[in-house]
Amino acid sequence: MDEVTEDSNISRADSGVKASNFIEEFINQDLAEGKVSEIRTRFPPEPNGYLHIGHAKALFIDFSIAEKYGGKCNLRFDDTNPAKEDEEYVDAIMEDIRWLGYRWDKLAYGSDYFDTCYELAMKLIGKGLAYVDDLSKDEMREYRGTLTEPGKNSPYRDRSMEENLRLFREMKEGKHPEGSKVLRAKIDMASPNLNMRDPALYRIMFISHHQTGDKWCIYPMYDFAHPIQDAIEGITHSLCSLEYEAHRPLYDWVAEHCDFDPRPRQIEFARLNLTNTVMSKRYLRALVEEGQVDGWDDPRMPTLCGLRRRGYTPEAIKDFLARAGIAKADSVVDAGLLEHCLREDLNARAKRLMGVTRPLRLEIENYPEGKSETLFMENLPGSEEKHEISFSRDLYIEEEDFSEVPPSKKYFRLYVGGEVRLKGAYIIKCERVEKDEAGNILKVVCTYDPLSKSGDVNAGRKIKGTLHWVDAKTALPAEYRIYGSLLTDELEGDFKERLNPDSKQALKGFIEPEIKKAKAGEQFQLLRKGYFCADSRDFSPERVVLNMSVGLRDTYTKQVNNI
RNA sequence: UGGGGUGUAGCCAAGUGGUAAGGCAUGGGACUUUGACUCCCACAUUCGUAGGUUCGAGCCCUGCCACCCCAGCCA
Repeated sequence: MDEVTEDSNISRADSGVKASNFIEEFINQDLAEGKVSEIRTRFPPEPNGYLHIGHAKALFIDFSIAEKYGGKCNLRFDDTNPAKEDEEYVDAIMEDIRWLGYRWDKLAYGSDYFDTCYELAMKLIGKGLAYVDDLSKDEMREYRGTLTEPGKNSPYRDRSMEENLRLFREMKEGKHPEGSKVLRAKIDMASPNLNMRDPALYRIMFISHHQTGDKWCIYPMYDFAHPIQDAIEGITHSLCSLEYEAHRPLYDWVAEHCDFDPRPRQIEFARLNLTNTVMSKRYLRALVEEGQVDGWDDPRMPTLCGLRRRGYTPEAIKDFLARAGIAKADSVVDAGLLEHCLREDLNARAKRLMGVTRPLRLEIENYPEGKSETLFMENLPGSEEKHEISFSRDLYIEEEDFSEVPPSKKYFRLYVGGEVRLKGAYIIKCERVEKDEAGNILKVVCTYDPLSKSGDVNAGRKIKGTLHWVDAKTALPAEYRIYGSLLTDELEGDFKERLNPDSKQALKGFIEPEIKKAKAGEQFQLLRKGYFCADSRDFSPERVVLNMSVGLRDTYTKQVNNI
């Protein structure tokens, strides 16, 4: 027993990698036992939809493990079912992978290996390990048995090798109609693992394939094609989600009987689930097809392109994945963790700009009319880099930052008779409000303290509240229109209401008037208190990028429930 | 109720026989030119459960319970 322990210690030293999850432990083991030397993984999406954050987990695992071991990761489009797949998704998938920052080694399509699959199927037939079955779909189901009862052999199970060879060739040649025949592995109809009860290997489909056109009318099943593809590419570790666990015996069976050596090892991990988030491709597709959302990249979608539009950064997503961990227990990760990761990333590098969503007019009556001065604001807290903002007698502040009478003792915002600091500018005191006949507040009239200018030595007076604001002269009046990555094009109505109520700390940052200048002619007006970030990397006058760490999840969930 | 899996805090998750890491969330405090950020502090006498082995068990053994996956010519 001691020897075993010693061996495993040595193995750890050999791999030079400290395992941080069970997958890496398996890999270390394989390395130590000399089963593999160079690690190669693969990310095998089916091109039938856009990648979502759940796929990002697989991507993260496949790529980061390969990288950790100095190996490579391939990208392979798993396109064995032309009925469900489309070229449309191929480019989108590659774009999303690149956006996350991953670079695959070899790019391939499962269909690249159709010839080999066919040959191997013939080989299996030759070994007496596969046969052509004429049973219908329904009959096959009946013959399969149930969870508790064994299945029974198909009457076609014992056809001669010659007949099977001829029939399978005929299938390929299109001599048999769809559904009339199928190639099956001859394993064990009494196996307690239903996947081993003579699983289908090939089916007839007169559908042209987005890669191979009309070359084929028979297509291999996933269970047959996948191990073959992995083996051909020299994949050492085929990482996939838990639902394939029961398929592993079949995966191994195929690899073994097709005489591959070495053979890839399949390791399963739990897929990602997020609270309040629909991760099923089926539902996501429904949302798109039924027009519940604008498209796969609608900011409310958990797709990578949706998250991207919503302002998520690749770094935040990868950090999130790393923190959520890799294990085998079914779990639902709190979406708050994802948001936290975004906030943390953005907080460190997103340029701070100011803007106002619901403008309330504010006049500084002791500030000279017509005067305007240029102030400077840090791009990041404590940053040397600053940008200019204009200040004058007429400003806008956030409607909700003002209350005639303080609603509570702990109210730090502006009220009649109260003082507050305008971020990056002066301390002001509210003298009175002006209202219309109906009693609506039209304007808040204040005085400012010229000695309190931000940054001045004598500005040391402390004031509890600080408000963001925009210069009425340079700000554009407007509707809710936000440009950029978060709510990209345009957000109708009052977007605030659509935010998750739990997201009170979710958004941060500022939008400032100069952006509006850049968009002169457009109606534009923004921002709720400290809640948005403009990501400096993507910042340009033409493209304001607003990052919000929480999307429109509430709305989103309701829509899904309606399906 | 056949097979395959999984159960550690509100949510994830380390832990590999030596006396329960870490993160998110939450509560409290400090700081603050945005009630943010940041920083401190608190947060499992107990690991689904009942027994057993052991000087010692979250880790080993046995039984039980719960949840997930498999009966596509989907992946």
